Order: sequence, then C-alpha cells, then structure tokens
Amino acid sequence: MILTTLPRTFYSRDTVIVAKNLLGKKIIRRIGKHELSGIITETEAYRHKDDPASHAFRRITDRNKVMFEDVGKAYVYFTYGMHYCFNIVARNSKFEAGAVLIRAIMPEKGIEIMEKNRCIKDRKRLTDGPAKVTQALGITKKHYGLDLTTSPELFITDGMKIRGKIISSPRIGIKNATDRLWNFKISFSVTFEPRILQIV
DNA sequence: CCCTAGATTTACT
DNA sequence: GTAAATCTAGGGC
Repeated sequence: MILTTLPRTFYSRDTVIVAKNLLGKKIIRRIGKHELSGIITETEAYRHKDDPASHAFRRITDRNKVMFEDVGKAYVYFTYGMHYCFNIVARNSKFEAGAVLIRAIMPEKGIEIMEKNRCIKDRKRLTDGPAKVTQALGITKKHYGLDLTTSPELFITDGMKIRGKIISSPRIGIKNATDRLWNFKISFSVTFEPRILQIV
C-alpha cells in the first residue's frame, strides 16, 4: 500500500499554517531499495519581507531563490561549515517567498540505516535537530529544488493524528523577530491514523 | 541533567 | 572579514 503524497495545494497556504499542519505528517525517503521514514514533530516557519529572520528577507540570492519558486519544492541550505538543513517551500499569494524548516522527526522505518548515517548510537537523539534529520535521511544540497509532490525519493504523506497540544515558541538559533512564536512542536503523544491510504 | 567550546565552509556585507 | 535557521564531546552538577 502506498500513501498519497501531499498535493501542492497543501503548501499553498500561509507559511505559518503549513508549518503547524506539517506536524504529524510523514516524511519518506527512498534510497535504492531502502525506505526511511519518520513523523514530523517540530517545524519552523520562515516568511518573506515581513520576517527579518528569514533567508528571503532582503532579496533573492543564489541560496534562497527556491523560496521564491513553486511551493512544495525542497529548500536545502548549508550552514555552520558542515550542516545541511531541509525546508519545504510554502506560502500563500500574499508573499513571494516562504519555507518551513523541518527541525525534528520521530523515526519509524529504516532506523538502523539512520543510525549508520548519523554515526552515533544514541537513539533518543537520532533526529532531534534540523541537521540531524538531514544527516539521518541522507539529504544534501543535491536535493535543492527537488519537487516533493512528484519525487519518488523524497516526499511527504499523511501520517499521525496529533493528540494533545501544539507548542508555539520563538524560533531556535536566530536573533531577529524572536517575538514571533513560529517554532511548532508536538507536546506529547501522537497516535496512528488508520484512514489515509489510496493508490498513487 | 545542564553548559560551553570548537569544528569548518558558505554566503553575504 | 564574519556571522551563520548546528552538532558533538567533555566536564560539572
């Protein structure tokens, strides 16, 4: 059985709304025969001219240009000299740019491969940071601009129904616009949602 | 558990 | 030149 990939319309809403709605969704990464997956448990919204913390705040550049392109594409950037971070382009028509950073997932399938990719054995800390997620899933700059609504190697599907609350906090690691509570995480438990399911 | 230093390269000023 | 949407190891409590 194959889960349906989230359609482009999912990402054609306000970046902040999309960030909240990505919580509980499933990220699937196919590498050859292997399938890695996890439930998204923490996200951040980065918008456009109204958001001084966003890479797209000032103007279009080589790095941020995909934030101005079709929603549903991957924005991968390299930072701190050694880490990749993975975002999904999302915005409504009021803005020209925007993306949601995937900060943490709860691993499901392919955990052993993720551990291998991460070169550590502490399962509790396997994918609890944005660069840990990309390392575990093997996401690099070669995925820059990848269309997540059509790619078989990296895509998002429906996943878990969230129980409990979504916690909103200031975004991590930024100095500007800390008054905006655009970091979102699942407070405690998630449960499996058995509906879903359709052939792609 | 918490905290801090050091790693290491790109992109932008 | 320097800050950066970070991580890890190591030490202290």
